[in-house]
Amino acid sequence: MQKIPKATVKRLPFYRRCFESLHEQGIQRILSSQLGDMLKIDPATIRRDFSYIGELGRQGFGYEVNKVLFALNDFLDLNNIEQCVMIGVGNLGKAFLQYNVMKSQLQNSINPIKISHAFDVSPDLIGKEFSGIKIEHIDNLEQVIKANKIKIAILSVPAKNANEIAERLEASGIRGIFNFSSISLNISRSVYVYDVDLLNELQSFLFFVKNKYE
Amino acid sequence: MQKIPKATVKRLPFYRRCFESLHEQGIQRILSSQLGDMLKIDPATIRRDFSYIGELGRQGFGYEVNKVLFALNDFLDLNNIEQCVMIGVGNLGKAFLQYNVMKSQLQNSINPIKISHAFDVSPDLIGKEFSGIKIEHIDNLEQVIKANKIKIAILSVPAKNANEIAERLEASGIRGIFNFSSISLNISRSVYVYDVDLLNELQSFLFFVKNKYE
DNA sequence: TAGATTGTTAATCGATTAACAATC
DNA sequence: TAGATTGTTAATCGATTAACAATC
Repeated sequence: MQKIPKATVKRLPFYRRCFESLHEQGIQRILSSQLGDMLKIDPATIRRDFSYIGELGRQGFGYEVNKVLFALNDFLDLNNIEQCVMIGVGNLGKAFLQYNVMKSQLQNSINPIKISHAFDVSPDLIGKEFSGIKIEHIDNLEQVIKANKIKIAILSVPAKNANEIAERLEASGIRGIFNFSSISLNISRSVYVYDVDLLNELQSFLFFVKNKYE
Repeated sequence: MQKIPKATVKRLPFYRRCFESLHEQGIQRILSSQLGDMLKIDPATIRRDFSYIGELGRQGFGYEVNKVLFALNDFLDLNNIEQCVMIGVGNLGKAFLQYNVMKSQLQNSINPIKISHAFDVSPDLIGKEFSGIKIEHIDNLEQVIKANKIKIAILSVPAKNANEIAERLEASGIRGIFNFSSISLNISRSVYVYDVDLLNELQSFLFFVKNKYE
């Protein structure tokens, strides 16, 4: 199997949600040109992206919504919900904890994870519950991760604490970190780190607006 | 002046923060090779990126931290703080409202915006204050934007409401929308829309981890 | 000057898109 | 079959990186 380009992988969840919406609207068939209009992506790019997953369409006909939706869910492995831990329960952390209960509330959205444990250091938070998760003291981190064999962590702690926590996560067996902490983590390459920095994105966005990009 | 590549613009805020941190640590001089190690970016890419801004370095010497920091702040126009409105004050919205007070609390971070007004429809929120901003009813949206000539909006409302609000924002004179609403907005190309979809990013991230990318 | 590192040219790599043969 | 749209080849575009001349 050939390797799927990163750029394609980043678009797949977007396609998936679009197809879920089409399905809910009762639409059974769609053309790449129609998808292109809806999503503002070139139809050729869409067809190429789909082709990495399989021959999902039919020449002269287009794509059957159900078939593509099923294929995307399967390919992204969204039926196997991944257990994960959250470290740092600020507003961003709370926003993510909400995603835990989202699937039942908002039909038009799949949640690929289940946050099973959340940690913080603030006495105001420890013991409290958000979205059904009781917040624990960070001292329990290693024990919980190992006991539950958890592989994924969402890190939203202040930059100055991030590296220390990241090392503890790695030592506990975590394989992937979704990193909101706005610092480049200094851990081994065997842990996959995905950086999301909203303040940086905001700055780039403002530059694009002020300089009239695109 | 040649146009700066998008990929470069997205890295500039990251460089900027790095230089701010170096400055605070009292480091006065840095090499592209050192930056490359710290940021996990190829030194040639860093030098190329800097070259779009100007001749910031000196051959045989490296980069003077203060000079580069100043140039980045200037280039990104971070000294002119942009007024903006926030629509939808869920946890994600609250996280952003916090950024309003962040610069004074966390030295190691510049906030390029000042959220001057926040809107919601929930009676539980209207009239309440978060991070110094009183939440208003969304009926006031047009009037506030026009009266203050605001050009930037952060949109974090449910997908089903997003397009209606986006149209109202456009009609009120907004030029850029930072869109958290997980739907592709259907407004004219004259408004710059920057999409951030954390659930989509989480799905891509999980795919990368599960399939051992990079 | 000699040594070192930038800034940039040229080469490579990856992503997008045009165009069309394959085929439903 | 005729008409239409996919899947894919080839061309283009944009981003990254290797290599080195310029120069501090």
